[in-house]
Order: sequence, then C-alpha cells, then structure tokens
Amino acid sequence: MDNTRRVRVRFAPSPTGPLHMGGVRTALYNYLFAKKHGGDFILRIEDTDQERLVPGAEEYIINALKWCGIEPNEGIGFGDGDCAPYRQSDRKNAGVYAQYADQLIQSGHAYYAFDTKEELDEQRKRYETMGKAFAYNALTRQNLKNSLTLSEDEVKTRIAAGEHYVIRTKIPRNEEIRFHDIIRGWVVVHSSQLDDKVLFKSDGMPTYHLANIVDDYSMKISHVIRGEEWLPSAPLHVLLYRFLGWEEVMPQFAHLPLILRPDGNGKLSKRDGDRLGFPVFPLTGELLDVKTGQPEKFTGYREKGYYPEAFINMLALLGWHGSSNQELFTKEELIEAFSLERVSKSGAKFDAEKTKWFNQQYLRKRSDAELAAELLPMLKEQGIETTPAFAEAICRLLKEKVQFSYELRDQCGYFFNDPAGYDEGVIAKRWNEQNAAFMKSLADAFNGLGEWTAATTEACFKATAETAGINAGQVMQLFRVCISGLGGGPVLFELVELLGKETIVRRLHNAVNTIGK
RNA sequence: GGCCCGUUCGUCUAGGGGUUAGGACAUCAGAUUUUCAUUCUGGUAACAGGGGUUCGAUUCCCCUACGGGCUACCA
Repeated sequence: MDNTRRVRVRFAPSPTGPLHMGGVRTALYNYLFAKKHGGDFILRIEDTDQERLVPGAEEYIINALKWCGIEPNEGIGFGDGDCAPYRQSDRKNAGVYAQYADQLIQSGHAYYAFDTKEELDEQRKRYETMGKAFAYNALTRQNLKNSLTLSEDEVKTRIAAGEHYVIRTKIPRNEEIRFHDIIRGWVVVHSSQLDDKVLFKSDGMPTYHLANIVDDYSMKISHVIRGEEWLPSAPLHVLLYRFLGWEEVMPQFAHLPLILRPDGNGKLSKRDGDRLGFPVFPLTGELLDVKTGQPEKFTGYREKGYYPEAFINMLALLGWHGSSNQELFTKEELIEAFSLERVSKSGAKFDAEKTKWFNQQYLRKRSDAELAAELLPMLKEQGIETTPAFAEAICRLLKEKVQFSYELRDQCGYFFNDPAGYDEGVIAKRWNEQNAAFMKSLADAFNGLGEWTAATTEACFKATAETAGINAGQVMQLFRVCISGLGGGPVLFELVELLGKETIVRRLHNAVNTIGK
C-alpha cells in the first residue's frame, strides 16, 4: 500500500432525492479525514441513472453540505479542480468511460450481452419456482445470449443492426478475492458468489460500478469512505481495478456502519422522520419522490431550530468515538481527533433525544448578545419591537431553560404582555382569600419601595409575607403565576427587576381582580 | 433462500485475558434554589447463548441465535 500518496477522498452521492443524514455523515467523515491529513475532499455527482434523476436534488446536496460546513475543495458546486468535469453524465459525454469498457472486452474481462430485461425477468421467475435465485454468472452465461455464446459474426451483425446490448463483467469462476477494509479488517469473498454485473447499460450510460472505478482512478482517490451497503460490491470493484491494471493505485476502503432506526429494525429511511417526529434531512424542502414521481415535502434540522455545529457533532459521534470521553467537539477538534480506525463496526440506532441535548449544549455556549440577535427578528415577525438590551436580558434569564432558540421566543410572551390567563393547577392549589390579600398588600409594599432590584424586591416580598404570617415559600409560585401567568420560568426576582415596578404592581392588581372571579 | 458484515447498560459508546466493566443521553432519588426549572450529588442499568483455548475469558477461536446489508440495464 502506498502510504506516501496524497490523501484524496470523495463524497459521491446520487441526485435521486434529498441527501439524508446518513449521507451527511459519510460526507462528514470524508471531510474530516481529508482535513486531518491535509488532503483533498471532492464532491462528485453520480447521475448515471437518468431515469431516477430528481430535478433540484443536486442543488439540495450542495446547499446541505454548505449549511453543515462540510465544504469540498473540489467538485460540483464548489469550484472545478484538475479533474473536471465532476458530474458523471458530463464525463460520459466527454467519453471517459467507453474506452475502459472496450479495454475490458479486449482483455477478455467483459463481454456483450443481448438478453432483454424481460428475458432475464423470466429467468428469475423460473429459478424462483425451483426455489433458487438466478444470477448472471459463470454457470448461467453459457446458456444466455452474449458474445461468449454467439458467434463473432452474429455479435457484429446484432450490434450493426442497432440491437440493444449491455456490457457485463466476466467474473472468474473460481477465485478468492480478498481486500483490506480499514474499519473491518480483511474481507474475503469467493468469486463464485459474484454475478456478472452490468458495466455499460443499453442506454449508453455506464453503471455505478464502472463509472465509480474509472473516476476514482482518474481523480486519484486514495481512500474510499462509503456506507456499508457497498461492502458486497467491493470485491467486484477490486476485480475491476485488477482487470484495468490499476491495482497498484487502488484506493484503501473503509465501509461505514449504517444509521439504524431508533425503534424496531432496519436502516433509517425517509419515512421514519415523519413517523417518529424528528428530521431525517438537514434542510427543509420539496422534491419529486423517485418512486412515485410526486412532489414530496420533508423537514430539515435547520428549520427545526438545530445549529449546524450541534447537528455535525451529533453525527460525528454516531459511529465514531475519540480516544477520550470528550463528546463536545468543535469542527477543528473533530478534525484533530478523527481517525477511521476508531469508527465502530456495528450499526447505530439514531437517538433524537441526544441530538436535542447537543443543541442545548451549543445554545448555552452562545453569548446573550448572540442569542438576542436570533431572538430579535423572531419577535419582529410577531410584531414585537424591543431594544437589543432588553432582548439580551430575556436571553440571559431564559437560556438555561431552553434547547432551541425558538423556545426563547415562545417562552418570553410575559416579558411584553400582561398575562391573559393563569396556570390553573397552581391557582387551584394555592389561591385563597389569605393569599389574595397577600398579593394585594404585596402590591402596596412594592409600590412604596424605593430602589427596585432583585435583592430589594425579594427582601420586600419576604418581609410582607412575614407580616402577613405566611410562609414565603407557599406564595412564591403563586406570585410567579400572578405576574407571568405561568407556573415555571426564570429566576423569580431577576424577572421582577427586569419587568419593573409599574408592570409588577399592575399585574398584581390585575391578578387580584381577575382570579377567582 | 444465498452471500457478506455485525452483537458491551433502554440508546450512543470506552475498554480489553486478571477492572468495583468507565463516560454520555434517557430514567430514578437526594441536595440546593423558602416556587417551577436550572445546577450539584448519588442510584438503577450491559459484556446474546453454548462450547473450546487458558491457572483465568466479557476480551482469542468455533458453533448457534439474533440484528443488519446486498442479492437490478439503482446507486
């Protein structure tokens, strides 16, 4: 293995829909690995399947990566490098793939096949009734319509006549294929288990397998970091590198464990988000569904109020763990700490609760001023105009209580408006004549108070309670309800100080006049 | 079905031939805040099962079970 080679990795999504969080994590690991080793990170679009192409999907992928801060330094949407173009349909039009298919045919590692889709489906059905699975392989290809069974003349005639054909790999009959995976160690597969995969489709497009190998080779990719769903086809890829004579520069493989559904079984899919109530995608959007062809809306982490740093941090820890117990990482720290060897082998069930916790951690790291800058526009949207200083004070009081910045907005109503209602549970439990009288005398006492601070109002509150012969603790929460309407909230007398004497006294009177009437 | 990959608290994971099997989320309890929450402290909770190898296995090997992936002219 050539370890002196420059590290070049790629993220190669297929634009068949919105990029989901599993894809984002694959991109992230590629990015971290590239940065860690001072290498290059490339975005290549694998759009060889023209039928499943979804308009706008490519743009979505680019925007999602940008929001996450996972920026390739080469490739579609991020500026061309020496290996342009980076979209496989463009590369096909530039004629990069056909020559290699020809080379494989010349060297006897591939052949033309004329069997139609219908014919092959029939074969599959026939095998199924016999309780077997059909595979186009060393055993069956002798009985099918291909350049191995047809005469050279007939092959030429058919092609000249414009008959549709595909090019298939000629997998050796009896060979052990072994390759080293950085995460899994040695993986061994016998060639008899492989089928003669199509390399070139009848529409003239290469399949993933050919395009992928050719592009990784010509883009000088040093490490292939991709999802575990590719593990079964890795032996085919190894064979192709060998057939093409590129074994010396074959990239090292690292197959990532899958992200699984939090409940039940299976890998995380599109639908799970709506069903379980968490986003599966980074950004909210609407794209055509590949299967139905109908437009489909989906929600994203961004719109649900998550910070990209939190999202990325969560994703990084889902399947990877550093050598210490550290869980909160800046992007720079992630780059520093990341290594493929520490990626786990088994699939990880996604935990939406922990993701929220990550967001909370990042929210708390923000200054009151930064949070206020987020809160201000949200308030404006609701027709509330206020000063940055007041918004900052709100954030200071509320930030310990929330996980998302929108909760700041949702919970700050009483900073601007008198309560329209009062927490019924607390009222039912605490409101009586004696306490009502207390609130009245408290209003009077507050009214006569000189200096208005958290400390003076608290002292005044306690003194008034004592005079009335009431345990302060008994009326504390009730007082909170009287001035805010809610049973819970920030540190009480800090809130009192911020709201000011006039407001507090007025709300106290309102409460006495409203509650229980 | 076949092939491949995997299996440590409910979840994400650390660890690794001899450990009180560690951390985080969640959960529970106590303290503090004379309120709710925050915060702090503490607790419950795991090596899938069976065989080996070994003085000793959760760690290494094998089998079984379970989970996952792939099995298209999709990626």
